[in-house]
Formats: sequence, structure tokens, C-alpha cells
Amino acid sequence: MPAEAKVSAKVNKPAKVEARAAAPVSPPLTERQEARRRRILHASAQLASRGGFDAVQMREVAESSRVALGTLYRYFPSKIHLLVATMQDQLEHMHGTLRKKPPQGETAAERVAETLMRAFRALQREPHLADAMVRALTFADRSVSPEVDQVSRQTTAIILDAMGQENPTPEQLSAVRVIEHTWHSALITWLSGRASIAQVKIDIETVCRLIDLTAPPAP
Amino acid sequence: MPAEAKVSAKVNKPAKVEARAAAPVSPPLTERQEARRRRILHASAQLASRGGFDAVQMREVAESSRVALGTLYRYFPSKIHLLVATMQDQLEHMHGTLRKKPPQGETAAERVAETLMRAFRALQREPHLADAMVRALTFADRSVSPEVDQVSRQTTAIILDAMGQENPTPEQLSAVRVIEHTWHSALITWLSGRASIAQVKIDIETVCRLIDLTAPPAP
DNA sequence: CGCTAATCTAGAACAAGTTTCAGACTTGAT
DNA sequence: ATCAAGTCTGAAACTTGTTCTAGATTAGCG
Repeated sequence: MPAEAKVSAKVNKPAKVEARAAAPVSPPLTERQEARRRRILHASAQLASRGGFDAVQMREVAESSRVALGTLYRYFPSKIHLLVATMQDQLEHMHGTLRKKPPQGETAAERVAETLMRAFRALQREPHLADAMVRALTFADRSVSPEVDQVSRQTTAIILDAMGQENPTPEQLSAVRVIEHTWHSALITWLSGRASIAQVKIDIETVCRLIDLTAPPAP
Repeated sequence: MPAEAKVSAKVNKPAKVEARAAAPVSPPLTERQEARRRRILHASAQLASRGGFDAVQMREVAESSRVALGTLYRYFPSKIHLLVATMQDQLEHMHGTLRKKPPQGETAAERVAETLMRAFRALQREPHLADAMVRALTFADRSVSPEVDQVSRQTTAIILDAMGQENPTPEQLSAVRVIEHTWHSALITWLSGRASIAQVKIDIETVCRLIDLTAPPAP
């Protein structure tokens, strides 16, 4: 029968490729495959931390992670897939870190803003990495939808955590969506040098008001 | 002396190139140059209307607009510059069109939402073109900042128009910024098939509430 | 007109993402 | 232990954005 479990399937007609994503089960990976996957993600993050999006060159990632180019493409069917997966990976870390010290704010809006600013400060420490991940995320086309969705869910979870809201109302979920939109877009304007850190802060605080606007349901 | 006026200057050390933008004066173009520029933008929009971002191939744009590849790059120093310029062009049309029939809503929030939904419907008619323009816009790096900023200003103008607000307060300007963020990001999620049209509508309406939240200054 | 600097053209060349292929290697089942 | 199916490797090829070059053209000035 098969050897190492199938990692992904490729389509051959259109232009792009279908993908298989991150940790979420699907085809269980062998130990060596898991190790390869880790090496690749590590190399990706490392290269990104230097020169950002452009510095993540597939040939270099392959070399750094001691894997053939073809193998790299079997694990991640495009550079965008790779960087989005890298982002998933980093987001998990981040969520874990954020969980440890919950925000102090009085209102939900304050807590969410505080959490996002904390995340933002983390990104500031690795601006090139942030650049690579965010650019990939917004440049992703339909073929990467599942992975991008996963990132979105993770982000939503972080925000809901900060709200401390067990059963958010539909209205609140809308507010959270808008907050995510603002978060991504504000990051982009910052990364491309069109907005200052202070401006990002203001934008985040502004949008977070929407949370208080959508009154919490009486407990 | 010079022949046709200089179109743009290039830097040669770093990676990217410096750009010169759209209509805004700077180096006055001769008639033939203006014609070339128009042909290029037209070809760009036409190719984009077919297959979106990927279909805008520089060689094809050059051929379609009957201009040498080198000349194309003299006018638009990168594919991103070209598509952002295309967006500026389309936005001007759009603003003109929108101006003609001002929105009917009672509140400023309603009018802004109505205007954005009208713009959104226009984009739906050319989803591929929208894809190319929006992807370029969010993928643009620092070298395109001036052009992207110009697009942003144009968008802001459209929103302020819809608000019918002569002297917006700083708070309202913040709200407008957040609305723009949401607008861009919502467009992206729609274009990449991760959100429905209905969802975009909800997001826009949700964020527009921020306008009413930031009370207008007593006249 | 004739000059000169700048622009335009055609085409080759280069860079990085992606695909392809033949052969060596692993894996799990028999 | 053997084998069939699936993986990995190394290298070449292909695609498309970008750069470079040599020569033909054009614009404005004296």
C-alpha cells in the first residue's frame, strides 16, 4: 500500500492547485513528514523575518529546510499557501500567549482594543515577518480560501476571547467581522508606510466602539 | 533639448522603482504620450475585465496598446503601479457617476452605506476587473505609496460626499478611515469567495453605524 | 533646416515562482 | 523478506515580471 501518507492532491487542468492545510487532521502525517513540515515552516518564518515577502524564495526555503523543491510544493502548493500556513502557525503561538494574561479593560471594547494592540506590538517586533504574512493573506485567491478562512476563525476566536462573551449575538458577530476587516486593512496601511503606529491605534480604538454599540444580551 | 518630456525617473540601487502617477500634473505629457498612456490604461482594464489580476500580463498589455515593453515600464514602473493607476482611473469615473444621483438616506450613515453599496454593485458587474484592482491595491508595497494614497483620498472624498458633511470632525474622519478599511477588506473577502454579497452588505451597514455614533457638530 | 537630448522599439537576457521527470527511497501489507 | 504504491530528490524546463541594449524616431531649439 501507500508509503508516507498522501500529503495533498493536485488538480491539473486549471491554473492553480488545490491545497491541504495545516495541523487539522485530514491525512495523518508520519513523523518524518511532520518534521519536514516543521522545518519548512521554520525556514519560511526565518527568511520572512529577514527580508519580508520577497525574501521568502521557494528555492531558498527548500534549501534551508533540506527538502527538494518538488517536495516543498507537495506540502505547500504555492508560496501564498506556505505563507498563510506560516501565519496560522504564528497565530497559534500568539493566541496561546495572549490567553495567559487576559486584558484588563472595563468594557469589552477596551479589552478587545487592548488585545489587538498587544498583538500589534508583537508584530512590530518582526515587521518583516508581519509583512510577508499579511501580504500573503490579502493576496490569496480562491485556491487558498480554506486556509485563509482558518486564519480568520482563529482571529475571531482571539477577539471573542478578549470580549469574554460566551454567546455573542449576531450583531456582535457583525461587529467582530468589521473589527477583523479593520485590523487587516490597518495592518496593511502600516506595513506599507501609509499610516503611523498611532494612526493604527486610533483606528482600532474607533472600530472597537462598535462592540459597546451592540449592547450585550442581558445575562 | 529633450524630446518628449520625461515621464518618470528610475532608481537603480534598491529593488523597486520610483513612480510617477496619474493625471496630477508633474511632467506635462505631449499629446502622443497622453494617447499612449490612455491606450495602456485601456488595455489594462480590458485584460483585467477578462481574467482578473493574472490576465493582465505586461507583454500583452504592451502588445494591446501598441507600445514596446520598455515603454510600458517607463510609464508604469511595475504591474502593480499599472493596476493602481487603472484603479485611479476607474475611481474617477465612479465618483462622477455617483455624484449625479446623490443618495437618498435620512441619516449620514444610511447615505454612506447606500453609496458604497452602489459602488459595490458596479464592481459586481466587472468582478474580474475589481479583482485585479483590489488585489493590486492591497499588495502594493512602499514604492507605490503615493499612488495608493491618491486612491485612498479619492475614496475618502466619495464617502465625505455621501455624508454631505462640509467640515467633518476628527472623530468622523476616524470613522471614515475605519469605513474605508472595512470596505477594502470586505471586498477582498468577497472577491476570494469567502463572503457572500449579503455578508458584505451587512458589514458595510454595520460599520456605517460608526458615523451616527460620532455625533455631527452642531451646525 | 540641422542638431542634440530624450524617447521609443524590438528583442535578448535575467529572476523567481511553478511544473515536470526519471530514478532512488520508504512504507505497510502480505 | 518481498513487493507495490506512494514519496522524495535533483535537475531541467517553462512562465511571466522586470531589466538591459543598440539602434531608429521625435521634439524643440537655434
